[in-house]
Amino acid sequence: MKKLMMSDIAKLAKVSESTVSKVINNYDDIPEKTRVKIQKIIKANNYYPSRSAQMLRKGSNDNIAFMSGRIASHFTVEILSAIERNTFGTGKYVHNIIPYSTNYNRKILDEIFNKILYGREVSAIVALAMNPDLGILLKYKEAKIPLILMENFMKNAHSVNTDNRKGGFMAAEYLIKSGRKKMGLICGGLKMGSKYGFSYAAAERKAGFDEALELYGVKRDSQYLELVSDYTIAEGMKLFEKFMEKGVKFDAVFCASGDMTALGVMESAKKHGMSIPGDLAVIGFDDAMSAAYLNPPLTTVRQPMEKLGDEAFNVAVAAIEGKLKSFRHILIEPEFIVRKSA
Amino acid sequence: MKKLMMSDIAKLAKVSESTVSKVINNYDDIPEKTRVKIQKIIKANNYYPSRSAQMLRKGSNDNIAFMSGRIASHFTVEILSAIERNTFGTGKYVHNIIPYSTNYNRKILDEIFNKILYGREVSAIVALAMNPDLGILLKYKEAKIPLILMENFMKNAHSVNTDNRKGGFMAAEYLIKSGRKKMGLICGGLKMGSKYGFSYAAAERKAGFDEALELYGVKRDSQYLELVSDYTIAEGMKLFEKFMEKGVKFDAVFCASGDMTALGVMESAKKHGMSIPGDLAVIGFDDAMSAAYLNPPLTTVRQPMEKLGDEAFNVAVAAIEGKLKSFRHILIEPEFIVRKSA
DNA sequence: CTGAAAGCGCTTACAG
DNA sequence: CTGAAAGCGCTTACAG
Repeated sequence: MKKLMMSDIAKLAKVSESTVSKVINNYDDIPEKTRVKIQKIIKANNYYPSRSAQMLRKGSNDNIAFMSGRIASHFTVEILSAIERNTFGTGKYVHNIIPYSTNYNRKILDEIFNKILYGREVSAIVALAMNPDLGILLKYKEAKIPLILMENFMKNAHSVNTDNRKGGFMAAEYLIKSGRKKMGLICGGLKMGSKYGFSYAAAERKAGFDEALELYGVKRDSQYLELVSDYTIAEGMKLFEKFMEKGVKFDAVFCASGDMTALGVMESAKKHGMSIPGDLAVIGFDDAMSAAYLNPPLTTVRQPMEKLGDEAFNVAVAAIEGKLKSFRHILIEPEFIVRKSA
Repeated sequence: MKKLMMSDIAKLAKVSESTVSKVINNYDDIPEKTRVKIQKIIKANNYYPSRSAQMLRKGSNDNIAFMSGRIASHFTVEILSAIERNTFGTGKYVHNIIPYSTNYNRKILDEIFNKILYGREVSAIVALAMNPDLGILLKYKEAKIPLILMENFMKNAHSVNTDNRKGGFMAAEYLIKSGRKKMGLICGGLKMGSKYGFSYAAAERKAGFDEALELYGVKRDSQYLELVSDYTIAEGMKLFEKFMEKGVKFDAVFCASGDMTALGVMESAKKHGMSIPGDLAVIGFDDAMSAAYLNPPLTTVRQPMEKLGDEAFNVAVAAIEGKLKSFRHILIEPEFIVRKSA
């Protein structure tokens, strides 16, 4: 089976390659009759133009890079599939989504950013919870490759986020209003270059949380904060143990680091004979698929994943099409979901 | 910022483009000194060869297509990340993984298979729970584009599967040995073209399940089977309601359709005042991340996702490299995980 | 409305 | 060991 080429189609249709190309690219100076004839021949022979030839010649492409630390995270998947949903929505799935994962490795992150920037294989890049340095941002700006940050905010790039600060505020306010007095907070890294790295989302959630405590005059224990190095169940268990070791007696823990860590905290607390929410209220973040079915069902701050994905896609496409004059920063309202754990 | 080209590197290094190209492609007739010099210049100038030009000229590429009904499924993600893990493992992340999703639409499936086959943008394709017809398989064989089926088996393609039959057998055997008498079975579609479609995995799991019942002389109720049209919690709830409406009193249900449906069954049963596993034993399939933390923790047949992903990747790479004389069919042992729900 | 020609940025025989 | 030349399969001014 030899691959069919445009020249074959041209021969079959008794026209030039130029004309075939114009049909494929929807030029409007081809008469209906010719167009239909050529389209039929293309269809009948299963001809698909070589994308590499097109890309090379046009100097452009329809690829969107999706970059994250690990493809398998709950969040990643939701976003990926939202982008995908929109790709179907546009009628044709013209946009190839190429997932890149950094394996949480700074060197790989830099390498990928460079590869995409200088390799020019992609016309936009959506980066989840990535902290590129300002130099990279400026280079992307100069190269006119739109960069859409998620779970991060920088002035010189687009961004799409849940209103994390508000989410943190909601959690604290709810705990305060339900009479909790002594609260623990578990969240992602707060400082660039530290062992835990820096998560914009974590910083915002903590800020909102602290803000509420201050507003309502609730004192923070000096030991109230633990940082995760990982967003897993095991990490939640480990950090709760740490609280126990330190001897602090909390009556509530807000896991700004997500539902998985909240689940870990609950499991660990139960092992210590604590009842939830009786002895300890636990609030998560995200509203992961299983959150409603845990024991007890998890009270959490819901991130509207579909909306986040939709917006990321929309911003990417608008930016590719040159419709964005300045950087867009989109903030999506979180939703507080009360279940049984708090 | 103009994109750097090979000719620029050649000029800087005072050699020809041929030589630069040979360095990039690891030809062994370039003396160490020249090679190092050129590599330095490439690095220093952030030069990345145009992949579209390479692909066009070489007539080959490093892309692996990953096709599934929906990117966001638990299974999909595990496989994707396993492939990704392996990509990192190979030292260089040379393989681009391009996810395609069919949206569970037959027309899109055919379109994507054709696009990949005739468009030649991909050097192997991993297809999850897809039922291409024989014609497509033969065309892929002829075109020498390796096709690796997962959750499916066909003689004329490679395949990587959990031993689903054994999984079904294990579940039934466990239920029988723990004294259950009347068992329900929930699984995916068993017939091509039917409302529920055909799932090879479902058929195998059912076969193994039935086999065990027969072996131990346990009678099947005429109403024991329900098919899912969806692998969700809601679907599990719906089907359990159906069992209730039909008035069949089971003391066990095996959800061959996965842990999510099992969760739905448990929730629904609890609403009817049944205790689990007292009144009803429930067994799932997959061992999803949250399975261990449900209420009660779910007894399930674990699919070793990492192994499945690893094998899929290995087969794809071996096939691309022409190392496979015949079609490989890999079967991975499932693992029966006893928790509290059965 | 249609076609001939140039060229996108590489790789690969081939000659030396 | 190195370079000149051809060509991968398209698209796009341009001429007619």
